[in-house]
Amino acid sequence: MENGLISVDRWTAGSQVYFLTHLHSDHTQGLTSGWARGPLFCSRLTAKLFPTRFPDFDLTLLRVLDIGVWNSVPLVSPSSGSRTVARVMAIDAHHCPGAVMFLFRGDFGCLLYTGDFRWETTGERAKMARAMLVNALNGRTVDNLHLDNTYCNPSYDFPPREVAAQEIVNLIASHPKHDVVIGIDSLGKEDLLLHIALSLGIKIWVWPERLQTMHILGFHDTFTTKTSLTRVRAVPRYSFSIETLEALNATRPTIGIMPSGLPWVVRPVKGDANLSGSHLTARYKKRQLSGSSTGVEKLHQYMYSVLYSDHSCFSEIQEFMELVQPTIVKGIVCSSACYVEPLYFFGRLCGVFSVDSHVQTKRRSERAADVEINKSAAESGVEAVRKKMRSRAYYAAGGVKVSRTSVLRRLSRGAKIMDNDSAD
DNA sequence: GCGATCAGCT
DNA sequence: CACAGCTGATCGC
Repeated sequence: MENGLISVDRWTAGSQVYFLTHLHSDHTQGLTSGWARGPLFCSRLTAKLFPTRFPDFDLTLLRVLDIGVWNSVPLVSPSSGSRTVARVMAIDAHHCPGAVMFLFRGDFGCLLYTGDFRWETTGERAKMARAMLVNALNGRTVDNLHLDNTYCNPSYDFPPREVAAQEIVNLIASHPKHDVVIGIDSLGKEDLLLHIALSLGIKIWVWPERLQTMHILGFHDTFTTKTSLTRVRAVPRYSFSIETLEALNATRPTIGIMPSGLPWVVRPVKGDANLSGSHLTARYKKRQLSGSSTGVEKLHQYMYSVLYSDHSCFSEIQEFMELVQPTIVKGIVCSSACYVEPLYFFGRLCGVFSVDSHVQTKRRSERAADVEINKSAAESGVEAVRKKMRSRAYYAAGGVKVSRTSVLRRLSRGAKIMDNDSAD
């Protein structure tokens, strides 16, 4: 199969143009400061943040795409030499600063690559992104969808980030004498920290590199690297464990907060005979939907987990699927905890079932794609899917290639298996 | 010695 | 089992 002319979040040779959805490292694997394979399209904010990740990168290779505007990308077919033009629009993915999805139109039809995204139904930004996508689609549907399927399972249900953020504010306010540490990554969760700072009228400590990032993002007063100025500190998540929290409590009363779409549990450290040590492990746990239930869970004497996610929950993915009505869909996350081929749940919304995927066989580094824009290849891809769809075994499996054990595992976790499992 | 890749861990 | 990301070992240059 001919290499795609366009790569999204993929940095191997063979494409004429490259697109980056956002700067999280699992989307930049293979991208280095010395990279020079061709023009790299990204959002304005991602371009601004670029030097923080790739200090010596040749910035003249960057092509900024403004949000919500169609751009033309001229391409030359490597086989025939004929010229063609693809059009592309960047749309706010509401995932982390600079994150966008890319909507492509061309000979190959209409292709949407979501990157990582959060499709909330409330809030101004979410409504704007929705309106922008609806406007760009202009009544048409998406032929080919590459979907952030991180939480593509009905088991995953969490509130909008505004709600989760307020719960975190309440939690901090109910511990007025405590220091607070919050685990974050190198990009993302800024809105949460701003909400905390604004609501409580305080500054928030961050580590020096993170302060630089905050300044690039335009937050000049809220964050500080002076510990004496605040009791709330945002720390790198990897440096943050029950043990560090216990050590901190030897000096000052301190609580820890883990914002995440995955609930956490506390586990003893392997090989620790004394069982004194412990660490955090993400694990799916069925939550009670009682009225008193919130996204806040006390994991430990000092540690709280809060369901705050920069990825869409299941119902949001469902909303999104109903809007774009893709003909073909492929998950970009191939090894999440509960990987399910997206059409396992959404098959009835789509014209064709999913192209074959690598269920639970690929690592997360595979979250990227050559976008196949060769027309005949795209058509033969559709034909291949249709052919596969005609096979009895495929229908019998409900359109999903998963092992029996994996189905049982999902059942044992309480996931709802929809009743079109064997029918239709 | 340096970058790329991977194992291991959180 | 891990949202995303760190550290350290190893390998080829």
